[in-house]
Amino acid sequence: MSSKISKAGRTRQFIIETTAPIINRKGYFGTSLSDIITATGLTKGCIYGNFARKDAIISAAFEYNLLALRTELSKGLDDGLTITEKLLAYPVGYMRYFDKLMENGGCPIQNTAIEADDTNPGLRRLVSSALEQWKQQIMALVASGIDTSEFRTDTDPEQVALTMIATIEGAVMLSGLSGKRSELGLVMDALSKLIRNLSKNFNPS
Amino acid sequence: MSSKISKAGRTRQFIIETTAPIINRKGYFGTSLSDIITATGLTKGCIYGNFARKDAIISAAFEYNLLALRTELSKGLDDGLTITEKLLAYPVGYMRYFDKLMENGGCPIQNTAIEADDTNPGLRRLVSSALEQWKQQIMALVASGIDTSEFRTDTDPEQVALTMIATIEGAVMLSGLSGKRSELGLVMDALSKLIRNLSKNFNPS
DNA sequence: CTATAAATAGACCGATCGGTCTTTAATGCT
DNA sequence: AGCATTAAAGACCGATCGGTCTATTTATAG
Repeated sequence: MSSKISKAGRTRQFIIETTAPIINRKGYFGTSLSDIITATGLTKGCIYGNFARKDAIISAAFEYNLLALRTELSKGLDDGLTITEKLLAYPVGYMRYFDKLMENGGCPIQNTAIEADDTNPGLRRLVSSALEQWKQQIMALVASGIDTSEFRTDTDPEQVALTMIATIEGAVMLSGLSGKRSELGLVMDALSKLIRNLSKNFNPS
Repeated sequence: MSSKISKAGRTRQFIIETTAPIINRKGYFGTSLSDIITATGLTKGCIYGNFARKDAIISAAFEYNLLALRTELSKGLDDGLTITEKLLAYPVGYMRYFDKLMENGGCPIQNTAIEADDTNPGLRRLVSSALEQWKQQIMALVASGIDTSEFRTDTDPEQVALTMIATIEGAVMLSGLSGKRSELGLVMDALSKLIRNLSKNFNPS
């Protein structure tokens, strides 16, 4: 046995990796079987030998894109000493990953959230769960920042988490549409300021 | 002549109004001709008698949804006496319009921005233009706020405009997916605070 | 090397896609 | 009322959709 992974397993992975950017770009309805066939150079029989339905390919591609995004973002998370620095890893990470993201059709979270919300319950659950986990992750960070007195006690972890995610996703959308990286930069700067203002030694109005 | 608008004009409008929520919900690829036929109760011949291509219906529906959104948001804009109050009309307006927006499949700007950016150049131009106009509108408000010394002179109009739009659109996405109106509320509160902090009598860190 | 199982190829299916065209019905003008 | 025009109906078109099934090839175990 030359490999631990079966031939089918490798083909399956090949299909996912090859089609993930296409599916992210063209969407669920926009990507046809023939798109997948053309991109992979495989045949219909082979595709359906590895995936039961088109849905399964789409879901797998989303999870692949999501994993890539998470992997990239988690890079900066551990570097920060303070909670403030850890939170800053998100805007910084999105700035760093932006070009790659655009090459592959944008942020998979928002692409999927917006297309699947009214049409594909399974995919909707996947992206809902991803966003919820992200939210909880930020909330935990903020809560610990309050505990260690790095942040003011009147800080609302949920509000901070949602505002961060909303701002990032909104900015990626704007910047993706206009093609101007600078727009993402401006908004991420504003967000970074907001994060730094969570510190105790800051007195609002 | 019983009406200034021809029969065809009224039918055309009927098609747009009837299909606009569906198109906003299911998207460009997701909405088929038969969806449109079923929703309107009309026939294919009638549809194509009033629109040259499917694209034309989609574009018209987007512009219809966009007009409705703008009309709703412009309500609060004139009420504000200060620039701060005028800017606050955006988060307030989105809160007020949120339920209606969700009934009709979400915010047409983000729905269209995300689906059309890689697939439909014509639609992409429409939504790009809409976002650019919104941005310019906010920038003009902020600039005048700086002129009248309501805002600090180091305020960046473009940064404020982009951050506001990004935050609002991101929050609508999150809230639309989770179905929790409260999430939009939390983020809009944070945004309102940010807007109020543009005033001169505020000294950061 | 051979037998068996797994993976791929591709013809084929009915349904539906967006779009056209001719016929029929409704409307508007005098 | 009657005629000209415009709008709507729906049969029809080729292409493509997602999906199935069988034949063939390829990989693997003994």
